[in-house]
Amino acid sequence: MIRVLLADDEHLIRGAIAALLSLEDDMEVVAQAATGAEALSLARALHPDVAVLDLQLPDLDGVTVATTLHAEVPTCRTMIVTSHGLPGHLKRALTGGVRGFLAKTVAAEVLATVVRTVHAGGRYVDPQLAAEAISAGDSPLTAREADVLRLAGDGAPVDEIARRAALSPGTVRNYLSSAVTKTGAANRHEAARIARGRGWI
Amino acid sequence: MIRVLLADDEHLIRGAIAALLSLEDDMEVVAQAATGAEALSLARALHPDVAVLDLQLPDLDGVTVATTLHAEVPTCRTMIVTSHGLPGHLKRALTGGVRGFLAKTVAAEVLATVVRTVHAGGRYVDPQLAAEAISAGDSPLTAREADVLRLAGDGAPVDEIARRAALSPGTVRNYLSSAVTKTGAANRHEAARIARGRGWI
DNA sequence: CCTGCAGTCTGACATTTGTCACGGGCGGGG
DNA sequence: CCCCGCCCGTGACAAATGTCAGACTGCAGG
Repeated sequence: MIRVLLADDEHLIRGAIAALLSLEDDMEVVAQAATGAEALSLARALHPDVAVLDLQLPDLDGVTVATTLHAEVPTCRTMIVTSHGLPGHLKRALTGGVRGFLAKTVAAEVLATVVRTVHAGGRYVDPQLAAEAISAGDSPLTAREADVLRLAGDGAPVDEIARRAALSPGTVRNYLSSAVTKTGAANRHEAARIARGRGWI
Repeated sequence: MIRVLLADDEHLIRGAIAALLSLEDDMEVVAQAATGAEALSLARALHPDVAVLDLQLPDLDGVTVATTLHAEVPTCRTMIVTSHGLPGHLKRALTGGVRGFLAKTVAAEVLATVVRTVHAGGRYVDPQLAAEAISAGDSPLTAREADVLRLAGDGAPVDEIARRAALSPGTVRNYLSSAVTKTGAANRHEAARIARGRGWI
């Protein structure tokens, strides 16, 4: 019997996936979490065999949870399920010890199969996401550029960003300009969109 | 037996919800669609009792599908399920004949209950979404302002917007300025985010 | 009729932004 | 050591953007 922990912030989805997995007779959902913190404490208490984590959770993101889990509860294999395929996260996930990574667009039957594969010590990465990750390549942004671009993401003016990053406005503009060039965008807002789409911020 | 049509672009979620509903012994999922067009043609062919539609579909959005369905297949009750509660869509949905509207954050058990309620001719709107819709109020944007703001949404420069809306750049700036004031934003990008969040564009 | 009002549109002006050139400090490899 | 890349800053210029006053339309009410 494979003991599964499920983490997803959307209650309905979580319940639906639990129902789906419960149809398989070699696995049972032993815990459900709505947040990253909750997932961690449940995993510590119950030592499930496999943790199925949504990429976006209200507090920590799925990859962070997986990395922590990998260190603290090594018997628990982790896998990530996501709506939006973000190549950057895939890479982070794999280096963090995640063994399965798939998009929510895959057929329902695949999920149970992957849970079994992961439980048996195998790995599975959605081929399409893998292809995107490879073609997208690594982030060309430096740490600072990524920081500033992240802050620019919600449309804040330069002064605001400068204050929040504790930088001079001129420096902020330089970083943004550099980020815009590297992403091939026309302005910082588009650059932020592109970088987000690639998982660079 | 309640015959249900399910539309959601994410295959895994669709399958999971189908599994969930199939656990109820008074309902069966007779069709699954990944796009709005597919949902429409399946509904025309099969005349399901209830259509459960995701708000965001690749082609048409869920509300549009529901409105069409309401006109063409009046025996089919419709309900919307959504990840992001957008007050504007709720209003559009209700005037379009949708009888159920709920967020994916609700508990799994609620879904089946609402399907039954809707099938019986009742209505159900997620209380939280309803509250948000009321507090958010109507869109203060004029038709033109909304158009322009929509075009500005993906970070296009003013000239681009002007060409696409067949307006002078000056006029575009004026509309944007007005929209920025009305949304209380600091610039058009933030205004676009706010308006999108409220379902105004 | 004409007054007021809301929506649409435009051009002129001030501010913000993107871009470029430049300089100094810090740390890791060749 | 010396070079290179990253970090942080300045100043100046050009382009994009935000803001304002105002003109024209159609429409509702006195």
